[in-house]
Amino acid sequence: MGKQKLTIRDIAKMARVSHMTVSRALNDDPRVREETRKRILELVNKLDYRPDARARIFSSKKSHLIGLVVSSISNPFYAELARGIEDKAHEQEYNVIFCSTENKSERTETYVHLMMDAGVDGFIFASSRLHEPVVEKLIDEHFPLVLVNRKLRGETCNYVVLNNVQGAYEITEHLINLGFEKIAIITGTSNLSTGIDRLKGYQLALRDYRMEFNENYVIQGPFTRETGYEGTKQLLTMKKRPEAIFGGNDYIAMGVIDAVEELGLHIPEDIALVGFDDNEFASNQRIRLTTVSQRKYEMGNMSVQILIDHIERKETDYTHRVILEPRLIIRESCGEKLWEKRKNKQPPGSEIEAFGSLDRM
Amino acid sequence: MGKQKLTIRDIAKMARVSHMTVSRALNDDPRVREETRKRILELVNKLDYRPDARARIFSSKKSHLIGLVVSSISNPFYAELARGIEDKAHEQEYNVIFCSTENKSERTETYVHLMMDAGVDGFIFASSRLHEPVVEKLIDEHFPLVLVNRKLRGETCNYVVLNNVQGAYEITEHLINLGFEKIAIITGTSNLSTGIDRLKGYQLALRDYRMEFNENYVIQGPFTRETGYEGTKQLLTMKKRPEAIFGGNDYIAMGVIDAVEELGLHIPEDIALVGFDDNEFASNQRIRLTTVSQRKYEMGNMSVQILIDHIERKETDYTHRVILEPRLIIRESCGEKLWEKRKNKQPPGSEIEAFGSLDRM
DNA sequence: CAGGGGAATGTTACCGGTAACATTAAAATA
DNA sequence: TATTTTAATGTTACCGGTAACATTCCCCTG
Repeated sequence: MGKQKLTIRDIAKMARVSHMTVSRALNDDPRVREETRKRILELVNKLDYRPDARARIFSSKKSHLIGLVVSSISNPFYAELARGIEDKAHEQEYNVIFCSTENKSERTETYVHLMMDAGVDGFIFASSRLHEPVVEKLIDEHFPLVLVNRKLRGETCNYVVLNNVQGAYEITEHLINLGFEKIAIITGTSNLSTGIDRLKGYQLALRDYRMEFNENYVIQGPFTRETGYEGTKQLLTMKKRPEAIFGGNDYIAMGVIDAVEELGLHIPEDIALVGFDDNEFASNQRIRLTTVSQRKYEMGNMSVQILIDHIERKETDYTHRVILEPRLIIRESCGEKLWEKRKNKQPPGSEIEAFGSLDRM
Repeated sequence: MGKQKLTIRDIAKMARVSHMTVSRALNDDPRVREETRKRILELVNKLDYRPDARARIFSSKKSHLIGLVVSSISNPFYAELARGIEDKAHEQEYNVIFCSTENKSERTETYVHLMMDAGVDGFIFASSRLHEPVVEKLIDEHFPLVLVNRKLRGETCNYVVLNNVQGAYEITEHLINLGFEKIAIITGTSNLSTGIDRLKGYQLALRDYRMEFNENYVIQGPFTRETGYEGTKQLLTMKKRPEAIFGGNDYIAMGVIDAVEELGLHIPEDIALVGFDDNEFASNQRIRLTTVSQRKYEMGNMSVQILIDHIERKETDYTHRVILEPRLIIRESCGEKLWEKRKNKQPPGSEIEAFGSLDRM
């Protein structure tokens, strides 16, 4: 059939102008006369001409493509982040290529190359490994990129992270303000900065409020439901049983619920509970969990914005650092309704050392 | 700096050959002498030359880019599907561009255009609307594409779907084989083909096993935890209380658990439960749910394979239809351990009308 | 009315690869 | 040895846009 794809020169011929005039008309160049433009656009519409994207990319040296590298797209954290990235990107006529590395370094390398081949204008990395040669190489070449929720050791780079110390501090403070004195924490392993930072925030809050820090009230393990379950069983068999539990993330908090219910106790009447992350199920459970929002969607938004700025301004340095402040999501798992305004302590002064161990992320 | 990006002609000059020889060497053309190739590749390595992706895409007319359109990336179903798609695509050196439409038609249109501009070689649509003008237009133009888990009314097109009727049939059969006679179903609204099909499978199984169909045992509502919760409360207050509940998806099954526990009953001792989907949390709960796998990851795999075939063979017709058979995931929520081999009925004949209402997907 | 200036449009080159055809040199054959 | 064949490499054009510079034409001004 006559499916011989139309080019800008075909249109030009039919409109009896040069191909440049057509190009200009299509790009809203103010130099073309209104009448000419109209004539051209009519033809373009009638023939349903669409400029060849590949040619355009090639000559303009811009793909409007962003590469997103996450460690696992099935992890709801990254899914939500991806949504934030994608929405913001599309808003500005950028497209997102993505891949998930499943935390394998060689996959990261393959994918980065694939994406370079696809011609991405920049990268967003939200995978979690510390030392990543490919990424470091990109940084050396000043290729536009942004790190989300992580930081490479020693490298200066654009990044967007959540202040985990602050978040843990505030949620602990929330418990303190409700009048709880025996507060336990069950949190993630000590080789993840998130775990470390949340524990740190918890400790700082206790310190600032001059509360006793009881080592037996700290339980660590992987960030899983199991950990919450086992940890809670352990805590609840202590003679000096805690009144409140801070689950290092919402999965752990789920495990806490399991154990508490199994022991025939109730949340929040018998024991208060907070989580961290604000996962979808945190609001969706019978027990509506008080937790800290990781603001994943916004992190996505911001990282894209930074990246696009970087790309379009052709900046050569990485100067954008965003530390998002956490946001408490107060629901009912601490008996907020029961205890409201029971006490409302003020911290006796002291500044928190927020965002302390960032460079271990 | 001398950061003047290297071209193939620069390499050529330094290797004292023509740029075509370099191009050939890089593309494993057997015509270049081994010695020459080595000399060129050494230079390429030393100078870290990478061919300009955009130029290559432009001249070869292939982007190796696949556009994936889902309705919501935060939905774990699509996340898992995306993973399947992505893995398979990368395996064959293809990249995936994605976007989620949040079920808005105008977004679909925008995104499809954006992706066309990015130069995708083909599309995978996993969004759920029935009538989508942009998609229909692509089909008219015989543009390579595959539909996943849906089918456009009246259009012939490549697709990959799960046999929901069969899945529901089998899981109902599972309950029947365990000896349950009063089996209720709580499932999704009747305007979703998945809901319809699962109900149909349930009915067919009852019919084939000559079991009574009790209308009061059918509860419909949105595919949410709420529906499961409310439905169960309703069911369990009936005088002729069901012994088993079939939750139309795992979210509904979660709600069933909530209600059952609230009433002080236990699963599976007092009531058996099955779900559908095999969501992550289905295995992760205290109550390990017996359910039906939607084989999301495999659906992703297959759809990519079909698409790439379509692209590379330059087929002009849509002839690939894949109907995946469901897979039962037997855990313990029906007391499988307790009841094993209690009875093991055989259906008294009759063929199931599998995959009945596909064209309403 | 010559010449300057700006608006509208045209010409040409170029981006960095690949494809098609051309050329050279060495090996095989007559 | 002349001639054909073939392997290895080279030349040129082209893909379909955009950028830079050139040209026309008309109007305005001194």
